[in-house]
Amino acid sequence: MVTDAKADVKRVARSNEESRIGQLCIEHGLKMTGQRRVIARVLSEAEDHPDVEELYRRASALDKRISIATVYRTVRLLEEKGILERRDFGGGRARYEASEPGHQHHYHLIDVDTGRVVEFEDEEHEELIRRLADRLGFDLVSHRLELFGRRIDSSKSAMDEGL
Amino acid sequence: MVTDAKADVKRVARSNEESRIGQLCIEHGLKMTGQRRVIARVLSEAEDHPDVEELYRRASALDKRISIATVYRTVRLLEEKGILERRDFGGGRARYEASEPGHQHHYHLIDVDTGRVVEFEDEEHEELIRRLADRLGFDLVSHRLELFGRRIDSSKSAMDEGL
DNA sequence: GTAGTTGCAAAGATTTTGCTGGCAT
DNA sequence: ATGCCAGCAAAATCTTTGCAACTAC
Repeated sequence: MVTDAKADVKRVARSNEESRIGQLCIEHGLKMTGQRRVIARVLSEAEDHPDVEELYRRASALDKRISIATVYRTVRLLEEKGILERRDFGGGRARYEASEPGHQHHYHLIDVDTGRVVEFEDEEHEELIRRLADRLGFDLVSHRLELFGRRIDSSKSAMDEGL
Repeated sequence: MVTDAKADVKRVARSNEESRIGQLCIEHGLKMTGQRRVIARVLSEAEDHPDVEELYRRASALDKRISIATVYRTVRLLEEKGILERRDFGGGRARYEASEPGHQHHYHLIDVDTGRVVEFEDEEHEELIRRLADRLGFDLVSHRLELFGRRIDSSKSAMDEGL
């Protein structure tokens, strides 16, 4: 359903070239092991916000010899490097998504009826946030905004599960 | 800074009258046991965002015969009733604070160096958020904004504990 | 060759739950 | 009375870690 309309031409191809996140790993001086490469690729191709369990599932599908401990270690490492960001939409487990390049920041709107997550951006908000932090005497390191809302238009029908 | 300027006259007095949250429990038809009353009181008087462990500590100080399981069960119950709100500022454990009456909304700025949480409000942000939701075709049910920052002024010294 | 990585299983940390007795209404 | 509630400890989850073998650079 959420099948990328923006269909980036990120096609990682057979297995020759590094995935986007794999590239970042290299730039950060990380050793590219087989496992790490697979996890980086799964993360690069994820359009959603998978939790560790789900990442493990997707990575395992590509390469059996990956343990969940490695997935935990990897996402933790990538988060420290700023390559990944941890999200918490409630539900106990941490979820991850790739950090945006540059200053591009996106936000989440969660449909309270369906659990579906809509992403959006807003320059004006970025601006306001920076002013707010400044007023409080802080340098903004990062921030997050989550809206919970209900569709105004009631033409919602199928409403399949969220994530 | 955070000391309520609106200083509600919430003085819970000796032990006769119910705490604010205790009152809410009653209105929601919950049985007021000794333990629950103590926990409600601790929550009512909390000016910060204690986690379960901390709530347990504070409640235990007032009444030894409280188990941590009861604290867990109570905050969960109160969250379902909408009396409490669960927060996640990173760091693994859930933290709680009383829901705001009315539409008053406040935000959090987390000092990444100390973990300290500063609360603030901002009319302009409320406005912007509402416009954003509207633009996306949603009725805003609730939202949360968290800033992570680092003190600009380097006169930070004492700042012990976080929480 | 060396330092960083991995798998596995065990340990940790946090939260939930089964059961029996107890208390509020 | 009776049904919700509490304590306790075991279990369930989620995440981290010790250690020996392994691998990228």
